[in-house]
Amino acid sequence: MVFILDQKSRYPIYEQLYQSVTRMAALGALEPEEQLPSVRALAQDLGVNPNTVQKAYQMLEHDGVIVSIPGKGSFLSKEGNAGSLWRTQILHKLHDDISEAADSGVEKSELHTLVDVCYEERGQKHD
Amino acid sequence: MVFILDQKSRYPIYEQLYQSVTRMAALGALEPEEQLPSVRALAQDLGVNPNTVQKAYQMLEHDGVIVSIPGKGSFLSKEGNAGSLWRTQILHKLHDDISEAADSGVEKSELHTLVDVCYEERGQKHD
Amino acid sequence: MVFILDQKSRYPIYEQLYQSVTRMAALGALEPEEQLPSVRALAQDLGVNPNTVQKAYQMLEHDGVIVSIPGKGSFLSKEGNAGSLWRTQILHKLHDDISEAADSGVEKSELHTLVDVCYEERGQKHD
Amino acid sequence: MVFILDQKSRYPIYEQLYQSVTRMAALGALEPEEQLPSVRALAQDLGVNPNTVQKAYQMLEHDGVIVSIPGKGSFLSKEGNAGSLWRTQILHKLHDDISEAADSGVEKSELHTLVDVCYEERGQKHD
DNA sequence: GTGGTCTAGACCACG
DNA sequence: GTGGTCTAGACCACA
Repeated sequence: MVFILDQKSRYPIYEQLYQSVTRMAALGALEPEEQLPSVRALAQDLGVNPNTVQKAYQMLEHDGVIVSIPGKGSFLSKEGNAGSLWRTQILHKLHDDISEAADSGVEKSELHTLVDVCYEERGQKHD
Repeated sequence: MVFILDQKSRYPIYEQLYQSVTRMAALGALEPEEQLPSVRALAQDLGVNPNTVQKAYQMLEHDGVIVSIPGKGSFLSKEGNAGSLWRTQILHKLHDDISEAADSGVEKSELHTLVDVCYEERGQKHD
Repeated sequence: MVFILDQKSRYPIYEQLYQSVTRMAALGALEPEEQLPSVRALAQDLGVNPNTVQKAYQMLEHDGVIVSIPGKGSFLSKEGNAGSLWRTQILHKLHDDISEAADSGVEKSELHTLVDVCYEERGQKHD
Repeated sequence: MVFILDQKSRYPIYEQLYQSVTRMAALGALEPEEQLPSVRALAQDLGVNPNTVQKAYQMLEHDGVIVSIPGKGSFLSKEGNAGSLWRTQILHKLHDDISEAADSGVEKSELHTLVDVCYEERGQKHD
């Protein structure tokens, strides 16, 4: 179970961790009901302050992505809350940005090209 | 000349102001060589500290969007730096978002559809 | 770690500090990845307001000389951005000065001689 | 009699004007005892505030480059104060910058090349 | 009047 | 503890 963090990012680590878990759950990389690493174990694994992991877990539980059971550990919630939430957020953000690009005079064809380019880049990375 | 700020936003005020000016310049709402409000005047107008406006103006000058002349005032740069800068920023943001969508399992065809939908909405607004 | 400032200089303090850090990094007096003093500590050390140090640090980060991580501190960038940046700046300044000398009627041979003289002085210092 | 000013320069206009006069006097473009334009005439000619011209003239008189006679006008001083002063300043500045370049690891040959390049550029401009 | 710099001191998010 | 943002208010050089 690997979470990728960028220490230099302008986004706080706990939020990167939150998104990382949500994303993996959305993609099915994490099974429903699967047990997550303990706060302390994950903190040590990532070389990060336990408080930071704790905060991410609290946010995840608050949003119904995971369930923490005192004395037992943290588990992904059974219902796939993460999946639909994640997709919705991404598509909503894209909608806003595309509209803004349109307002700024970007041609529709440019965006179609951009989409293709992004998917090609992604293909190459996985080679 | 109206700039809209959200004091509660997670983004700093000076950055909102920076983007606001850049955007208006890119859309042609501000004329090249046009004089911007003075630091103090705009600060009072926005209900914000002059230093905050100052920082935004200095960032804009650093990026070649405006020219500030001590004792005279601040003016939009004549060359359309704002336009290209804005385009670059928005396309960069879109690139990141699309890549994230792709990583999250969104199909390429969905994005092409989304682009078309956005441009249709835009068309209707102008009817 | 000593930075020398001239409070009476016509150049702002934050710029003196910026150049001081860049110069020391370029000369190897600061190690890559080395942690710089905290904003507050350096401000107190220099007898200067923290905001002034902050501005210098932000300029350094903007130019890729250092990396500031909220909650952790500021560190010299590992890649030797400082070195090339410093060289660029100093050669640019020399270019301007030489051009001005040329415009003012200084003979080319005089400048070649001046260069030699300077390097000889430097040689003697190290004897 | 043409003085070139850069409104956007970080250097104040009165100083640009001061240097412009000194430089032209040093090059012989202005004759000793030659009469300079009146403060008001020059101000209007340059599109600049009379106070600014006034300040430049005062500095020039203070440094013995010109002599202002109330009711008659301003004249270049007979002895070529400007010439030697100007050369000295330029060469001194160059000496410092070259030494700093040397300290920063710039090779002597690079500077000789730079000198040649600058003089070539100058040649082209006058074609 | 303008922009530019600096100080003193506050609050915040983060680790 | 750290860096980041913001305020209030001062002083300066310049036009």
